[in-house]
Amino acid sequence: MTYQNAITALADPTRRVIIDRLRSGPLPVGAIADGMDISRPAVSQHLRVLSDAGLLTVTPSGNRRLYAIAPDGIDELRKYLDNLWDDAFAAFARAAHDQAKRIKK
Amino acid sequence: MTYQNAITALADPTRRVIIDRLRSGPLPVGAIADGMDISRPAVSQHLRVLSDAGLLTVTPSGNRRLYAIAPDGIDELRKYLDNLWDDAFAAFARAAHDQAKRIKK
DNA sequence: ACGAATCGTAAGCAATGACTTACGGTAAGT
DNA sequence: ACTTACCGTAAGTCATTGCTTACGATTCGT
Repeated sequence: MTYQNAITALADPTRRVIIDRLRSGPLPVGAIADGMDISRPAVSQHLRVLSDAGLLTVTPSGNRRLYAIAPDGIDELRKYLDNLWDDAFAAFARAAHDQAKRIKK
Repeated sequence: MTYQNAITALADPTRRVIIDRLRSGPLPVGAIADGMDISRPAVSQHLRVLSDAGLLTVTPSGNRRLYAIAPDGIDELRKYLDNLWDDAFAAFARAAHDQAKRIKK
């Protein structure tokens, strides 16, 4: 149910840049927006989307707000793709097998 | 480089429905569109996007065109997420460790 | 050979979404 | 206290995109 929001959130290139900036650890909004070619409010809006999707956690620290990647949110998406890959590979193997049998005849 | 197109393609709910229909094996366009609440050309356009993203393979079979999920395309996305999850978890563990040390003091 | 079936593409339209500027609210520094 | 720094939200604009209808091309059936 929640992996759908996650994949929608990660579909945006700008949001993937934000995620990349958080790979090494939590950062406040200003540090995330710094060096990016969009305004800080725009970054805030993206952070909101990512948080709602369960991909980020927020911990207010005095004046600032620290955003960090939520491993659980990523994991939801991983499970979906793992499941999809299993089915896809099984279908692929079955199709290959059927075709081999058809050629043999 | 190609996982970006893949995640963009999978972001659309309708395209995920199409993918789901192909989980059990290849299907022609008509069979995919059948029972869906959008027109067949719309399905064709989605199939185009999914194919361009490397998530589907097409094998013309006489009159029809069979679409099937490409496990390799799914795998690209899996690798990206696996990598992301590793980094996220490492950052998470590091942050937790730092905080524990801060409390201990 | 002719009509029906299967499918892709083009053009046009409506809805979604990403961005900007402007503003308000809270915490930190002096 | 007063100013500065940090951040979220609202309103409005513009580009993107998903849909429909219309059309053309290829293949199957008779």
